[in-house]
Amino acid sequence: MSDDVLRKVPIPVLRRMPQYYYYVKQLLADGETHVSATRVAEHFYFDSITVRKDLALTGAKGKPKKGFVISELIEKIEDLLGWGELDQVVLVGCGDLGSALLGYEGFADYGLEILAAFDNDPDKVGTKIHDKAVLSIDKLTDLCYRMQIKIGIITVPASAAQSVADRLVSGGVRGIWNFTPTALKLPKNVAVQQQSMAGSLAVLVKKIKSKLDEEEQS
Amino acid sequence: MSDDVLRKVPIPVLRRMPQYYYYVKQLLADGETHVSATRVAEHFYFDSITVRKDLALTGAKGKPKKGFVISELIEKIEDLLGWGELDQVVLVGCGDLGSALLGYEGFADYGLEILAAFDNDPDKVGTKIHDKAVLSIDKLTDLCYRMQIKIGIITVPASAAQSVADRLVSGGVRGIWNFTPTALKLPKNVAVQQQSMAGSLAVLVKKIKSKLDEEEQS
DNA sequence: TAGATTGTTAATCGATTAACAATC
DNA sequence: TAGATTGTTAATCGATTAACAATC
Repeated sequence: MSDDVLRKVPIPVLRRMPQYYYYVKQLLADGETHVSATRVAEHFYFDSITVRKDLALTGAKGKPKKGFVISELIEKIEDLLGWGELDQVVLVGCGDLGSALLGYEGFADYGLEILAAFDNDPDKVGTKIHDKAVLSIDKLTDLCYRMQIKIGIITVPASAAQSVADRLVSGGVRGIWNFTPTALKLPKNVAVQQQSMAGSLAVLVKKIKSKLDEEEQS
Repeated sequence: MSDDVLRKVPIPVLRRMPQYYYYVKQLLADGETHVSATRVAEHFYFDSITVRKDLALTGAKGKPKKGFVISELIEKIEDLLGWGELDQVVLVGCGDLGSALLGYEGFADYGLEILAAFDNDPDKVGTKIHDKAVLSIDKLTDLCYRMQIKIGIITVPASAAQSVADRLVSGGVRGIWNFTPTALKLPKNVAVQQQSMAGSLAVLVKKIKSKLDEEEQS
């Protein structure tokens, strides 16, 4: 259908893209029609060349002096990211973090819909959290299979992560968003995204320390 | 004190380091004394050369055939990441995500302590969430200043993020962990870590699509 | 027209991967 | 000793940054 396969998008670009998306959607809501790479760059304190290259990757065409038509840019970003195609997901583990994600409104902005939540706590099963039904974990594999779910979010305790992953895989899931620190053993055809809080924290702490060090020296 | 300043650690390494840390701590708890880079690599399905280089960066010395002494490795990783030095933080915004982070036990493993939480909802102020006191946001700047807090976590709605950041900066905070999609305007000496859920999701969706594409072709 | 901005090619920078000698 | 593993240097790969012509 499209040239998605041919278009090789670097991971750092994928990470920045939703930020652009969120920003230009806001601009559109404010009644603006055009935006330049320069302007986007200034907003995020990014290098303007970086943004120019990133936007070029979407395939949107800009006009010198004017920039990009926002509505076209939004479409192209959605297209590039594949949003609206793999949008129904399940979430397993309705603890604090799971509940938070169930209530996270940002997902709707990004075309993601959590279809159902799962837990093994009988007190939770049958209830609703943020309007999402909580089902027994015994139904996980079957529901994934029947609904053709492609993405599963794991927010259970670390010790249960692998067994949940196995059930998701049995149900035909092709990608797992893993919020636990457990390294999952998965078939080659299943993708995993490791959401490491500690990793982000490590980066932040190091950034701070290097700024503090800079000051000491001067 | 140490050669922290001289040691230039690539960001990808910083992100992997806490994973190693978590794993080798587990091994230690299981009664093991040594671990090789090869073994760590196999556990995470990483390239063994990558792990070898990463571990070398910590400054820990390994012995051929045996590997590294786990207890030494743990110390070196803590040292490299600067954990235990900037460990008291505040969290602003006690919605679902904020509450989840307040209850996240992983932080303790990584030497992070959330000292207090803040919110502007009178119904929440004065209560406790996961044993953390919720204070009025009016006290934010002052408390950061008095307690010499260096890191603030922002989990408020996107529209309030900038004003919260301003208060944190006034209180002397040097790093902000921003869970909102708002691009924050900050002084040059304040570090920011953008925690973009959407960015991670974008990476996962792309990984899945490329795996699906691979199959189609064969 | 003049100037801002795009699109693209080239140069730099940094991280990953490869190769191999040293060593326990 | 033999073989696994470290430590380090070199080669490759990929992303960022720079430069500049094209164009509205």
